[in-house]
Amino acid sequence: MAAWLMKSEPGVYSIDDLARDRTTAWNGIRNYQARNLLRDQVAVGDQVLFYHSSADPPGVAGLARVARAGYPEKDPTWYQVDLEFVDKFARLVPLDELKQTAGLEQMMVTRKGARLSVQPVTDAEFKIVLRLARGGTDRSPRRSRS
DNA sequence: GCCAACGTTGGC
DNA sequence: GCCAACGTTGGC
Repeated sequence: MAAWLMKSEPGVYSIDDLARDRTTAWNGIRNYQARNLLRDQVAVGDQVLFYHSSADPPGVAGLARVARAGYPEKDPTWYQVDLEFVDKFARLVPLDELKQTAGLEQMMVTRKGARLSVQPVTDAEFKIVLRLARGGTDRSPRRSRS
């Protein structure tokens, strides 16, 4: 099963909107490379890191799942998928932190000029992001109280 | 098919 | 709001 990172501007559609709606058609993507991924690669059940772009700070806000694979928009040049809400992270994992995390150096979103709004995410990267979402920034051992 | 002009994305 | 990094368009 594949994993993806999909971008959304929270001012337009946020993880909270997805939590409320439960499912949504993720559309409006006007880029051929992204279109091809939506049409040919993204499959039902794939996991999705829901990313807030043009936000302060930008970062991964939660988890979604692909509920329907690629199907044409009204203008059939372009494709959309349906997303189903899975989880809102207890804390947003900021882009800045992704950039500083070992193992995410190759992740597309951490690389300069990566504007693609659907990005493939490796299994290892996916797990690391989940760990960050759960564990917070402090990965040093918990100091025991005396 | 080249490439300049223009438009968009998105971090900062 | 700025602008770097792309992507697309269209004249030639």
